[in-house]
Amino acid sequence: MDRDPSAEKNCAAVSAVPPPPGLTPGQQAVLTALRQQPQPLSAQALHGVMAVQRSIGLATVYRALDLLKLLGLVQHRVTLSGETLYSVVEHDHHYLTCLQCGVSVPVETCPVQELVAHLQRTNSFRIYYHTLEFFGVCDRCS
Amino acid sequence: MDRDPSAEKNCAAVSAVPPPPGLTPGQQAVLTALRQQPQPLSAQALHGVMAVQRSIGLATVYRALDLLKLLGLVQHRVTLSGETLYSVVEHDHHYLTCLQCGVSVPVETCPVQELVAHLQRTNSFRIYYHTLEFFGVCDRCS
DNA sequence: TACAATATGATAATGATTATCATTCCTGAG
DNA sequence: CTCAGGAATGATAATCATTATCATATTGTA
Ligand SMILES: [Zn+2]
Ligand SMILES: [Zn+2]
Ligand SMILES: [Zn+2]
Ligand SMILES: [Zn+2]
Repeated sequence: MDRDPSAEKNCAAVSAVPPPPGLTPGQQAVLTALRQQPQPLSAQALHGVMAVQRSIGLATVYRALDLLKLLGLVQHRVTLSGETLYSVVEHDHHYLTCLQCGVSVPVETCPVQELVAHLQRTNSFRIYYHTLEFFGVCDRCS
Repeated sequence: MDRDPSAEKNCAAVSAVPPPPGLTPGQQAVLTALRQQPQPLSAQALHGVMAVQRSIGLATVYRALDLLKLLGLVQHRVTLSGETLYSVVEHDHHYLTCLQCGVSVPVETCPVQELVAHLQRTNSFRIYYHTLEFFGVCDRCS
């Protein structure tokens, strides 16, 4: 996919929320499929659910997810078992995870929005998303 | 065969801030080595720095780090490249990471302490540590 | 001392992710 | 319209941090 060099920075990459830029059909399909998932899921799991309706290579799914991250459309988090889970950036949920049994429970609140705005200014970073995870030992495991 | 009394079981004497339980010499060595590191580092890197003074197996380092996490003495975070970095829980630093070049800059503030206290009560979880990471694209990469 | 339980270390196995590379698709010039 | 260059794709091999194995060493206890 080659884009007009002069217009390179005008696409949706600038803001995290707006409509998708010039994505290929495969990349578009990955984004669409991810939007339909209620929970974050791994690249392989996503590849699994996509394969039902549309043939797509696993490597392409990985590559599309990487690109979508760079565009600020997709976020990731890593489980205790080392799997990377993906979700759309609109999904701002955080988790409390047991180090022993691995169970994860969602956390409702997110106290970092202000901090994001502050960092945005002081660091000349374009911030797309954040992860906030709590680790400990659950009731049953302690 | 009597052993040196000063080399008693449980090296509990070395402790300072948190009351360490009965750790084996190997586990204690891992904790001590980790405390001397100014930055979070991988299990393999820690194994490397430890090997200089004390022979220890890589598997033992991994196992000790896992145990120390369960004891609430050590925390972890995962880099973009998939490496797991370890540090003592007292090290409550967070990072802003570029999705393109991978550069990480530290963030000073941490706005989650109150939330931790609240979650502690409402979830019957014993919370040991948390990770807070921001992802985006740095100045030079955008 | 003898026994059971746990820790250790060397190494093989695992598995998610990446790299490779040949093929296909797209686009813009001529 | 046709062609060439560049990007995207897919199948597969390679990578590499982490785990599992398993034999040995250590520890605690009676
Ligand atoms: Zn648990
Ligand atoms: Zn949040
Ligand atoms: Zn960068
Ligand atoms: Zn913090």
